[in-house]
Formats: sequence, structure tokens, C-alpha cells
Amino acid sequence: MPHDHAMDCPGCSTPNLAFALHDHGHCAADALARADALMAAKGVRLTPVRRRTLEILLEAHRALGAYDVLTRLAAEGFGNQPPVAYRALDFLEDQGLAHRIRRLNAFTACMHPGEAHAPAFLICRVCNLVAETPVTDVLSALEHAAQSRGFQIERSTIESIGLCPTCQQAAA
Amino acid sequence: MPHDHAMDCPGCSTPNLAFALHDHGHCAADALARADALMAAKGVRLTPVRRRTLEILLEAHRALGAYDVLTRLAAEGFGNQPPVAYRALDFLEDQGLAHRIRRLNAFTACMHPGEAHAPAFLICRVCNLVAETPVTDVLSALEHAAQSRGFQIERSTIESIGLCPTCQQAAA
DNA sequence: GGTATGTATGTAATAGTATAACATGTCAAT
DNA sequence: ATTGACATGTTATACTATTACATACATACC
Repeated sequence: MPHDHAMDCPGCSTPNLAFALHDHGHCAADALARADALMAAKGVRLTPVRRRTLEILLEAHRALGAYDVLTRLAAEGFGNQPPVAYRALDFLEDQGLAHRIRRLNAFTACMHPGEAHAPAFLICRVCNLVAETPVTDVLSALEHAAQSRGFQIERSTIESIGLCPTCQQAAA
Repeated sequence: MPHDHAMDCPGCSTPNLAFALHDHGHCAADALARADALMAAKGVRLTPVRRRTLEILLEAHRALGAYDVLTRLAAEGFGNQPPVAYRALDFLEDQGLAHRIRRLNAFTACMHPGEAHAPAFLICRVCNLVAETPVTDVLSALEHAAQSRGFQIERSTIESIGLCPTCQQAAA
């Protein structure tokens, strides 16, 4: 069943389709399978809580707060204290399987796991939907600016707030 | 008295000198005078709390949490409840006199007030010092990426974590 | 001067986000 | 089986931020 969501789906035949209607029922399953493979290759353990946390993010179609995730985990028999969610989310972020959206104090599944990528997030201030977009050139420009000051970048956060296409039309 | 700090000083003869030693005793005074002028020109009121808040940020030489600012304000007879600090800080941010560093949940005085600028922040993960660096080209690349997806950017947050020159040497 | 209006400040109460510290359990290698 | 490393569970608490409401101040107008 097609529906509106804010992220393109890894493995979908129509990538980069953020802010558009399309069917992605199989995306979550694909992404999980990919995550399994990636973690196995790294020799890192995608345990039940971690895997389920990723699945929750994939199913959400939007950024979720740590406590949202925690509620779902607790309902399924996992621990119900904050560290349970934060640890799983931190793990996923470290492994490049999820991203933290600082502006929203929220987390979202990574749409390009495994690829070396520098994610930027486009956040609609009206509907709160989040799109991950690749920005390699942005990163290289940033890298250049940092080097000229002798700063060594390890990781960057790029988040833009504004209006998604749908909400632009609604506003017009 | 020269000392180490993480921000270049508006009005200084040696701009862009983040992560370097230099004298900037007069910078805060200059910045305040500039803020007065800018706000007067806009017909906006830089009230005592707001002005003092800016001054506190300017004097700090580093990013301060809202509660750090609040403590200082309260010690000087201003209100001692969170909204006092948050309101002043939000005002300063709206007016382009200060920036919020989301990664640190902290605020810092803007080093280029009045100029149309797109700030990026370089945050040292060891000493926590923050440098504001201009990145116009980064912004245009980001703008381009957003446009291709029909997203209309209103404001962007760009923060990089890594090592400042001093801490790179210490690590080596 | 007095008064109306918008804006700014003060305060109380509470909501939301995140971490430290420690105990228990699980897995794999020896 | 024992060890050691890693993962999870739980308690408690720290930190960050907002809502709601009352009061005070400034400006413009009469």
C-alpha cells in the first residue's frame, strides 16, 4: 500500500524518492537483511534489542525520540529504562545504521547503510518529516574550510530546516 | 593579555584566528557596540538582560549552556528561572547575535553579526572549544542538493566534531 | 497627565532528554 | 568449567527545555 513518507528506501527500485508517494513495504525487510550482512562482515553483534530497534526505526517512516523507541521496546519485553533505548540507538549510530537528528532530539534509520556517505537532513518545520540526502560535495567544501584552520574533522552534522514540497504547496 | 580561545573576534585586526593565541580584550566591547547599533537600526530592543546575556557569552570564550548563563544572570539580580535565560538566548539567536550549538546544548556569541553569513562550527572533542567558520560555498552546495528534491531551506545547522590543532599535537 | 496596547520580565510548575553507576546475564575461547 | 569481554537490566539522578500565568515596563495616542 503506497503512502507518504519522508525517506527513500534502500533497495527500492526508485531511490531518492523522499517526499513522494511510493510503495516501500519491502524496504524494511531489505534494510534489515543488509544490516545483518554488514554487521556480520564487521564481526559485530546485531543482537535482538539492537535489531528490533532498527526495525522500529525502519517501520516508523519518521524520526523517533529515544523514549518513543523505549516504549515500543518495553511493550515487547525488553527493558523499560532509558539506557536500553539509548544504548541500542548509540550502537546503531556508531555502526552507521541510524542517524541522530539533533534538531529534533530524535533518531532515524540510515537510508544508505554501508556506503561511505555524509548525510544531510532536510527537516520540514510543518509536518516534521525528515529526508536524508547525500551531500558529498558539501562535505568536501566543509573539509576544505576546516583544513584551512588546521581543524581535523571526524564527523559532521548537517541539518536544514524548511519546507517540504507538500507543505510548500499547502502554504501557497 | 593574550590567551588561548576558540573564536575569532569581530573587530580584531587579525580575524579568522580561531584556535590561536591573540589579544582580544577589546573584542567584547566592540561586539557589544556593534550589537547596540544593529539592534537600534532594526528598531529592536537590546534590553539589559539581553545585552548582559550577550556580554556573558562574549566574555566566556566558549560555548555556554543555558543554565550556565542563567546562574550568572541570577547572580546579578536578574530572574533565576530557566525562561529568563532561554528567552534572552532565543532573542539573540533570532537576531543573529548568537548561535546555538546543538551538539553541546550550548550557545555562543556570533563572531560575524550583521553580515549575512552561514555559520559552521568546528568543535574539538577533547577541549570542547568551538570555532565559528564561514562556509558560503558549503551552503550553496547544500542549497543545490535541497532544490533538486524540491525542499526549501530556511536555516541550516552545520557542526563538525574533531580535533583542534592544539589537541592534535597533544595526541601525537 | 492619563490610559490603552504591545512587549518584556519574573516565577512556578512540569515536561522532556540523557547519563552514571552498579548488578546480572550471556557468549566464546581456552 | 573458568575466564574475560561484552551486553543487558535497573535504580537513581542530572541536565535541558517549555507551558502557563502574573507583573511590570515602554510607547503611542488622546
